[in-house]
Amino acid sequence: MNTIKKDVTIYDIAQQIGVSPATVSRALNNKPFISEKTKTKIFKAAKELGYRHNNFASNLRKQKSHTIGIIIHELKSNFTTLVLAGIEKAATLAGYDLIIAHSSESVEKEIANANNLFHKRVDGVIASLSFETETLDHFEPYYDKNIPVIFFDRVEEDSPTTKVIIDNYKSGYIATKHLIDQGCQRILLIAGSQKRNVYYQRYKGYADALRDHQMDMAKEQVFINDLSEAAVEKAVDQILKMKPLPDAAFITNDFTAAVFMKKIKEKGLRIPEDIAVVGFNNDAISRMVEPELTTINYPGFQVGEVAATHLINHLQGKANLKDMSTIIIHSELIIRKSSIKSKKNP
Amino acid sequence: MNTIKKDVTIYDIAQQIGVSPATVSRALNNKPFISEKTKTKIFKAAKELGYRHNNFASNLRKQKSHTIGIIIHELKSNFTTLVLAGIEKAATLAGYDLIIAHSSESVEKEIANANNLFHKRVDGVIASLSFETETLDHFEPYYDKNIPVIFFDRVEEDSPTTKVIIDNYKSGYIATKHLIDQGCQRILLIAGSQKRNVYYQRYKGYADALRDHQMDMAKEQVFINDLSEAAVEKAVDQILKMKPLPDAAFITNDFTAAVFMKKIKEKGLRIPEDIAVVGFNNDAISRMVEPELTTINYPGFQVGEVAATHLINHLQGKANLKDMSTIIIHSELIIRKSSIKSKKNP
DNA sequence: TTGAAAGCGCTAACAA
DNA sequence: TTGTTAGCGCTTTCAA
Repeated sequence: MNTIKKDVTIYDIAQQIGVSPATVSRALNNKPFISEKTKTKIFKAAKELGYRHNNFASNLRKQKSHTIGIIIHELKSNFTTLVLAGIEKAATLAGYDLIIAHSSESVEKEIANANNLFHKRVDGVIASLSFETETLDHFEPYYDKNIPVIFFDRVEEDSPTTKVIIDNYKSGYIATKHLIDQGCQRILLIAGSQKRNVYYQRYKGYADALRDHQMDMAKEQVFINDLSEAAVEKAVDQILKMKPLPDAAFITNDFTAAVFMKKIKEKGLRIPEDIAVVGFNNDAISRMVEPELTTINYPGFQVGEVAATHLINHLQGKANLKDMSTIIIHSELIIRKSSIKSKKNP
Repeated sequence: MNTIKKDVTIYDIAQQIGVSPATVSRALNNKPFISEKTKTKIFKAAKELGYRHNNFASNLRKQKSHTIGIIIHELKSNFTTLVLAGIEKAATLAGYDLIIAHSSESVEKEIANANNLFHKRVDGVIASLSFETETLDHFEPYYDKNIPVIFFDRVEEDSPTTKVIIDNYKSGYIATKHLIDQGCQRILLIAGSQKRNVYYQRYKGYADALRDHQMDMAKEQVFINDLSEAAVEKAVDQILKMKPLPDAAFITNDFTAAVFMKKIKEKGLRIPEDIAVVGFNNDAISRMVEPELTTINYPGFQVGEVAATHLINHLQGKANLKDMSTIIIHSELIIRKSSIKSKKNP
């Protein structure tokens, strides 16, 4: 239990069965031009001796890390977790390791993470930008060295980068239109920083839906904040003072929507009768609240899987990222009770 | 933008300023016996040339990976996320990388993960066992090579391993006692696999609290299942047929408790009047449900931080894991509205 | 305080 | 189909 054995190398295997280390390496890596017989012998010996492949030596020699770096803004969200699970599935399948770095929504940390992963020599990066990020300068070193970077969710729309996103504009539009179809007249929007494409596009979709239905978009109907619990609380205080009261709210994040619902119910308002609510993401919480929350399904797992698969295909030369600079994942409205005003029009 | 520059090595730096690579290595690693002057020159040159430390070469040479492996049963839980954040904080601080592997509650996958991380040559492991796991045989290779393993949350209690846990027995006891103090007479328990210490200890605490207060623990009051939504649904169906109906439920997981609350409210029962509910974990969802859920605060972040810190201290020779085989993190009851029956006895 | 030299384990170009 | 050999970039022992 306490004798530390020396590690077994391909030299040990080679010696054991009387071939060269090169042959062992080739066999173990399933390279062509090895006789089945030697191969079997090598695998058998490897197993017997308890051989472990040494990634460091291999990586050093091959100048590849076989590692993908992930830069995200927050670990603690349902959506992020799903994306990570999707990335992990694709990466594991292809034998890539992951290094996960998160910025807690701070640019400085995001920059530090980008540098750090660069120094760790990741083969590629999958990233979603922080609330604060304004430029992509910190990804320059990657481009200089031809290390591929794929962005997802929070991206820089106008940049010539590869991105995996949903159609946030359309999602915002259909969410709002759904509320209009329910007969709502005064529809609030609560959204995050307009610097970020996701919130800006959802806002635009909302605004255009209103305009297309000849509805006013009063300034005070739109709340832009950090979507935190405190921010919602503040917004609710303001909303309750509005006359007439709004009759619907489109809140671009399910957790925030859940907080909102809780607060306004505490104030004695009914959902959906007084205020209909639509969220965004289809997080687990959307089915836990009462009434169940109408929301936009944002398939995070698929986003992660697609991003990772494309990155890996690129790394393996099976595809080129430049051939496909924006990938749109399908999103859709899921109608639940929180937004259904009329019986006939579900 | 597309010219790939050759990587800068310590040889380049050495040549640049006319010293040997050994000196450069020593300077960059802050080893003693280097004149301040040379050191400054070396750091300056390193920066100018855009030097990146090569972990692979360094790891290969030092026979250390500077990586910690994490084996968990599920990524998609609030608690796990907190633990990971805690581990990440401690690891980042000490310059360790993480590899995260999850088993989706399957033993086979857990074994595969253990083997995989072993082959990746992690310096140490932090693990929480799957629902199904019955032996620790798959960690044998680690012990054989003196690679430290720390377990948290779901551990093998009788094994001579280092663990970071809370007092699940006490937590189960105080949760149940709280319900008894509220005047509840027929208290249900919904818990997970009794193979796992966490659920078994919570069960024991529950049972002992009942016994200490001269209360019966009828067989049908105890539901052992996988805590899934489907399992709760089934349990609720059975519960509604009970006569008399139970007046309280201790559910050893907040998400499950939230599902339970939703289902019984749909059936027209009131919380806490008809059935008082206590959950476990203090997940974010516990404050989102209505009424807010009384629960046991299980400080996941701290668990992760403590586990990682101890592991790293051990790796760095600052402490020895053998000196401290079980670390108990403080947990406590948080009383909210879901369990308060009487006005005078909050 | 610095340098020379060996070697960590693997892969790949070249030769056989 | 297999072997020989060099070298990836770093750290460390020994010597100066």
